[in-house]
Amino acid sequence: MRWSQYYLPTLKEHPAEAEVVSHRLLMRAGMIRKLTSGIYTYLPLGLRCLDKVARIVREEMNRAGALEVFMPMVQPADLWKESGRWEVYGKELLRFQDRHGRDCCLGPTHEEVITDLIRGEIRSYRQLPVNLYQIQTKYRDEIRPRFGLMRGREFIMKDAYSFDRDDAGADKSYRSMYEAYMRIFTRLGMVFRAVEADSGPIGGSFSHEFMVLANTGEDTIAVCTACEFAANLEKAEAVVQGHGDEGDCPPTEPVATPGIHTVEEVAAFLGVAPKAILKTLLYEADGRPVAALVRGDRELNEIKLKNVLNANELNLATPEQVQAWTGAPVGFAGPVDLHVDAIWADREVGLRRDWVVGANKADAHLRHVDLTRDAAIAGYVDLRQVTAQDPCPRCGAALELPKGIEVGHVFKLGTKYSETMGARYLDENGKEQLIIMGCYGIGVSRIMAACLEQNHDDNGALFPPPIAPFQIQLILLGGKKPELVQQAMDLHDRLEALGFEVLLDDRDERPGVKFKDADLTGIPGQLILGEKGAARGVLEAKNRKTGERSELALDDLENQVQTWWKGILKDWGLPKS
RNA sequence: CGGGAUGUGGCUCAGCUUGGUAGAGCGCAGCGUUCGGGACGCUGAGGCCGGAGGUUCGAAUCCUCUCAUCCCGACCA
Repeated sequence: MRWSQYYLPTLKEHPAEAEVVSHRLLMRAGMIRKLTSGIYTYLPLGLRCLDKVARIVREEMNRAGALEVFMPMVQPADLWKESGRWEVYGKELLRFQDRHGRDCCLGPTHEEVITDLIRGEIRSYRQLPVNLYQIQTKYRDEIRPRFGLMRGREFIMKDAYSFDRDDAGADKSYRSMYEAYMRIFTRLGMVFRAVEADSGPIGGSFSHEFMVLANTGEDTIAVCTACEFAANLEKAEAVVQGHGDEGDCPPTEPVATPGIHTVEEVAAFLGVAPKAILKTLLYEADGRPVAALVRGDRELNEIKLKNVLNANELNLATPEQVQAWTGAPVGFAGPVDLHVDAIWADREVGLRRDWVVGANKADAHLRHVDLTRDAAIAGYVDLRQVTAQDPCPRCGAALELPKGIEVGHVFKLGTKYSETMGARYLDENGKEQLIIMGCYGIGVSRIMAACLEQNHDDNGALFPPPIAPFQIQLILLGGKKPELVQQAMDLHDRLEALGFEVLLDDRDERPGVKFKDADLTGIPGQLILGEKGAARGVLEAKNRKTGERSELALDDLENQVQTWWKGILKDWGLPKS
């Protein structure tokens, strides 16, 4: 491809709207343009990259035995009412009516549609298992779209759905998808981790997320430095360390703590350690007041609390609610004589006998509170956030807490949808059974963003070769000389004959402009044809990732380019392909 | 939905406090010089200053409303 014939508008300056590096680079490198908040057009260069990601995903899905379909984006409300999600899904589901006044929505995901499809066709165990997938534009009316392609409203996603006759089959499907995902992200050339995840409101028994490691990631994950353990922070279990206190707690004693409400203030005021203070957090869970207790130096993990309560909705109590439930302003809540539906405590809280707690009275706390004696605790469960100081729950070694970007998610759904929507089959005995489902998503467009968050430098993008829009950028300098232009065209053709995708920068621009643009677009291999080099019979080669420069002899180009390219793949930690 | 900010040529922004003929740099078009890391000179095109209402002799500038975008938070298969 010749740049002069291509549509590749690069930007010299940072677009004001782009905050994160991937968004900036996608804009500057002429890959995407915004239409409106969270909705983007893919320009030719961006589309090439997107297509490459999609192709790898497609190849591995096919290899795993999944079959591609293409489902509608507009979906009838009836299906969603049937699954029960019309009420549950919330504002993220963009609803509208057609001209007949029928309720519709734009598909944020396709469980309903696929289940509807399957239940119409699958009658017998002989037809199972089935695994269907699609690569589609999804729409989610995000509260706050941000970071360009990272969290858009319209985005491109691969979603696969598996249908099995029993749990063993479903587990096998799950494993097969898990392995396909491992191959996909490896092939994409990204540094990633598969982590255990919370299965969330979509339900189901277990799930893994695939996280691309990047400092700018929105999620934190817990990774063991020794064993294979890796989990989303919202799922990672906090190990209880140490032994329970011996002996009795002295009688409870009120203390005045005027204007002192944070744990740090109370600790300093009373001269005790934060870990001796009990943090009492009030929540509204599906409309009922509940309290959660964690040690003063710990953070509560709301997902864990939500799961313990089996709640659909969990919100931190407002100051008004706190006042109403405790009779005190925020900062003085405690478990003694607290009138809420239930008080749950973190397991670690069970170790201590003698606590400082809020008195449920303004400007007052209680000393020497023994929860077994002075409060009614519903249970001691894992509620707190894991920290980098915690040991691995699997092997006890040290944990790391890197940031990640979720690019894939595999779920075992079980019978959630087959039950509500009646997807059944007849087994060998002619008995009706529910189909066991799994669902497996990959954020195709998000991968582009995640890739750049992980791979860039001050000069621009660094695309891993497998998803780079072109593999080689051939930079022609001194492009006014007809014979040099001709030579560049010949080179372009020779390289393409070797199977490389080549972008020839034949624009009438100064060298500096071309170098800058080449670095910006991040095409992994740069070849420079200049007058001086041409006279000596050499091409200058630059590895975009390492910056390493070398020279290739024009009369032995075919061999030397291959060797050079293998070196680039090696620098990316990729097998030669 | 709460908090904060911003809307001025294609892009990045100044001008607004203290109302008085719409600016710069980049980009774009033409000419010339230049040509290995975002060149230079000259000439030129391009703007209902987000929109509506108001105050005023006069509004990009002041007031009210509205829309849009961005950031923080809640939310997120």
